[in-house]
Amino acid sequence: MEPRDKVTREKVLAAALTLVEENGIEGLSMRKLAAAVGVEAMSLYNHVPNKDAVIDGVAELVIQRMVLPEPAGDWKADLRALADAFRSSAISHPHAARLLLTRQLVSGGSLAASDAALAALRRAGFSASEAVHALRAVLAFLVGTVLREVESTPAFDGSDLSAVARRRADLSADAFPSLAESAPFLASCDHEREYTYGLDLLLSALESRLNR
Amino acid sequence: MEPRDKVTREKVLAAALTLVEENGIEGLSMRKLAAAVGVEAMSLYNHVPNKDAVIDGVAELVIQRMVLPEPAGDWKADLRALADAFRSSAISHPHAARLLLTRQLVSGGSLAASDAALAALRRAGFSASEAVHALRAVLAFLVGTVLREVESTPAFDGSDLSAVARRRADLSADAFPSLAESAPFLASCDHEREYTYGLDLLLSALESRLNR
DNA sequence: TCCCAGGTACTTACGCTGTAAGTCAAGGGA
DNA sequence: TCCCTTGACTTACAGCGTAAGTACCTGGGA
Repeated sequence: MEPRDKVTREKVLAAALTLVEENGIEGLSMRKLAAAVGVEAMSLYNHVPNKDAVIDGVAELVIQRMVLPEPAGDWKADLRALADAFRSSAISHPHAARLLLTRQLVSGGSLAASDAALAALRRAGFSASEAVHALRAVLAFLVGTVLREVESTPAFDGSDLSAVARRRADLSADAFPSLAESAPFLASCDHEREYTYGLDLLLSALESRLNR
Repeated sequence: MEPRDKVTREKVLAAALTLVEENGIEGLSMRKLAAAVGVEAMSLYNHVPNKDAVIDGVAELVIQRMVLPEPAGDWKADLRALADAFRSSAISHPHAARLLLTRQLVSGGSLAASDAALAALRRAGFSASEAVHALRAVLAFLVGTVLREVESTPAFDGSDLSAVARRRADLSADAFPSLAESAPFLASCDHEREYTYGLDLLLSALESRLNR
């Protein structure tokens, strides 16, 4: 009855995910991962071809944990719900989300979400072709915003402050008047709000394109 | 007259950029970089604090090479020109662009571009506050699209083909009808066109928000 | 002229990385 | 019973970033 603690690919990936979330992507090494599953480094290679596969697996794990919302009929609300789901699952694993956003993976996990988004767009009345364009536009925005959001929480070392201070110094030398003018709004960033703003922009543009 | 070949921070960063473009980011090591400059690894530390600073420097180098377009009066055309300039300079250094897009850097190099974009938005009639939101939305989309574009050119190893084939297999099992329906349009991606489509979407939404 | 201070480059070394290669014990099918 | 697969182990190698110490060369003050 001791096969209970047998190493499996799933256990390796789960351990890798927690390791990444605790120590960042840099903190993931095959030796540390092996130690986390209670084994020597080289034993991992019985379950996983190499480190890159581990990283891909971690990224897929995050996607798979995304819970898809039930379609409600209103295509805009449905797209928004899908985007929300994507964003939430990314934000709940900020370090691993970097992987997901940075590498494009042809993972099976994201297929269901893409299908749901395309279904909503088709229901709205877009052609199969334009639905793809719309999906790609929304997805690009989504990746960009979420990336900014997860990157602006860099395990808070105090270096940010000096950087901001330096930026301010550059601004006060008003070679950049428009920048200086907007400085108070640039200084802080409410990610939730920026996300909503941009998504609204895209959805309303899609809607008016539909009525054209 | 032999100070001609003295090592400088600039030469180090320039060599790092070409190294990154030739071999990818993984191919950049302090030893190889030193060899490229004609020096031993540790000598680099006389000009650069550590490897991270080298990477930041490479990213800034790419931004600095971006040529800003002259403002022409039409705010939409101006924003489009700025976006084009950003995209072009990123695409011309695909590997280094990953760095630029992935890390958020408070570099001085991007200040001029941000200022120009904000100026165009202010000229259009946006408030200083909303101009920032608009800029962030466009920038998020820009980062997302360009990231997808530079990542889909992964020094062409043939593994892409098998991945696409696998995706097709998943599709034919029509658990995802909308996906299957759009499969022919998903199979290929004209990056230029997707970029234009999304940017048009955002700009038209901004315009109608302005007239509201 | 001499001398020396400072900066540049070099050498050595440490601990870490991913992984190729070979060994060995346990368990299940013939 | 034997054998053969499977998974874990050990050893080893080449490469990494960089801390620490050393040697040289060059320009300026005495």
